[in-house]
Formats: sequence, structure tokens, C-alpha cells
Amino acid sequence: MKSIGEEIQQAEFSDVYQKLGINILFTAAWFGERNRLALKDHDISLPQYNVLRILRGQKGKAISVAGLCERMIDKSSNASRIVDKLETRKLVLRRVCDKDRRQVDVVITEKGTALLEDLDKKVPTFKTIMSSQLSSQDADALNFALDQIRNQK
Amino acid sequence: MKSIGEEIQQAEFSDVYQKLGINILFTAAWFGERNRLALKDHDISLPQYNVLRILRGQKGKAISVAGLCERMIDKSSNASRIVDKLETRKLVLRRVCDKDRRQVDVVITEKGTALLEDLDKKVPTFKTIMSSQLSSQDADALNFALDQIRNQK
DNA sequence: TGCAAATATATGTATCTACATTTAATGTAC
DNA sequence: GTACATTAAATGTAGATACATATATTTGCA
Repeated sequence: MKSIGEEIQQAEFSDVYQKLGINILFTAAWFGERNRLALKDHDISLPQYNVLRILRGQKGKAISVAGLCERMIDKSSNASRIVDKLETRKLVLRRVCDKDRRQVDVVITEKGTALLEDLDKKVPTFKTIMSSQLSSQDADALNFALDQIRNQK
Repeated sequence: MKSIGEEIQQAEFSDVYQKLGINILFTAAWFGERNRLALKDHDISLPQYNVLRILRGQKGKAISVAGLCERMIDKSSNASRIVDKLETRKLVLRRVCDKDRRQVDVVITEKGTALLEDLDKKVPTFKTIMSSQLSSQDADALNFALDQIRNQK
């Protein structure tokens, strides 16, 4: 099995936390590579795919661009322009909100849902990737640990 | 404490592995934001900083551009151009390798080392971020779990 | 009401990334 | 040695990100 030290050819780390930080960054990048690979030849970028998934998660309810931002992992990426691209391809609809005309509501279209179903067959789920290596108890514990890490005083 | 579900406003996940995958991605992005913030106003990008750190880790030994790539977390980023930027600012030196003239050896300069020492004061270490929340035993266990995740059959 | 501050989104821009292609040097088979 | 494949790095490019700014709408309050 390849440890993080072997992956990035680094024999020593200043301490176990340094090693863990790099391990988290590396593992996230590794997931990203996998997903990008899966989406390749399907003419859709990873952020576009993620936005479509968030929209599907809304189950028909519209969501504002700001709401989309909150739900996106990469906060600084530009939701407005990602939605632009999706709208051009008629995968989503944009509609000015009546209650607050500054706000723009976004919903996924039939076409978007269909594409997403197709892509889901290509993109491995996290369960597929991890469940053979990690019990669900371990996964729970990991979730808790990561939540803790981000909530330091 | 804010759990991953609260962070991205997602009440339900299809399973605990899905939650964990997103948690890893989110935590990595959270680290990135922190570091980017720390480097802001210091006129150096995060990838540039990371390359400088790799070079320092070489302790004077030169490393090829390909070697740099292997050690970089984000494999697809363009080492050659990052080195360009660093060379322009005289933070690193580039030198064609005698043994294999296709290869280019890169070393950090005094100026680069000095800048890095300065930046290290600004950028929080992973130990600072995590040690109050996580015992070193827990960190060890997490490291092991992440290594396992990436080594599925 | 009228007007400044706040909010939601869009846009401008420089830089960075992803990926294909190019250039140059080396290795290998014949 | 020549020809072809392989390797190392650089470059061209389209598109994405980071960050500042602009535009439109709403809110709050004198």
C-alpha cells in the first residue's frame, strides 16, 4: 500500500499533523483527478457537474445563486458563470425571483437531469471507492474528526 | 460545532461514505482558503509557495521539473510555468542538467529561502490548526485511513 | 419621502489550470 | 549510424479561478 510519504516522495514530515494536513489535501486532489477523468469526453467540467448535482438535490425547488455558493465546496469559484455555461446548454433555467428582483432562481431542466443520470453511471461514488477499505464506523469517526479539525478555537 | 452537513447546508447524504468524501473535499478547500488568505498581500500564489517549500525540503540538492511534479499535490498544475514565475523573481535558479541535457535542475536561492522564512511566520502550520482538536494518536489513525482509501483494489 | 447602506448578481481582469502540441535530447532496434 | 520511439521540458490555447468593481434592487432610517 502506498502511504502519503511514498505518494509525494517525502520521507519525513515535521510532525504527524503536518503529514495529516498534506494527506487530506492529497486525497482531495486524488478524488478530483478521478472525477475529472470520469467526466472527460463528456464535455462537462467538474464544477458544472457539482452544480448540477446540487440543483438535483433541491428536488425541483429553485435555489438562488447565493444559495448555490453556500452549498458549493469551492467557495471562491464563480457560480454565476458556471450557471451561464449550464444555461447555454439548456441544462438549467434561470429566472428572476418575483419576491426579490435582485435574486435569480436556478432550476435544473429535464435535459440536465437526464445528463446527470448518464454521468452518474460513469462517476464512481464515494461508497464504491471507500467501502471496501473502511467500515462505516470508521467513516463516521473520520467525519467527526474532520468536523473537529475545522472548528478549532 | 459546525458539521459538514451544516457547512454546505445539506441535511442528508446518501450514505456515510458520500458524506466523508465531501467532508474530505471540503476540509481540503478550507485549508486552501486559510493558506491563500495568509499569503494574500505577500505577492505569492499558493502553488508558488508550495514549490518553494518542496525545494527547501531538498536541502540544497537540485530537483528536476519532473521530480517537482511528483512531489506536488496538484499533479496537473504546470510546474514549468510556476518555476518561470519564481525564476523571474530570482527565488529559484534553473540550470540544464549535464548528465541529461533534456532535464532542468531547479534549486532555491538565498532570496527564496529568506522569503519562505518570512512567509512561514504568516501561514499557520497544520499542527497549530489541528493539535488542539486531535491527539497525535488520532492523527496517526486518520493518516492510516486516508492512505487506505486511496489504495482500493 | 429621500438617500445612504446593504444585498444579489453580473462582469472585467489577470492569473492559473487542463490538456494538447512542440522542441530537443536520449534510448533502442536494426 | 539511421530511423523510430521515448522522455523532459516548454509552450499554445481554451476555459476556470481569484478578486475587484459595477449594476440593479431592496432595506433602513432620518
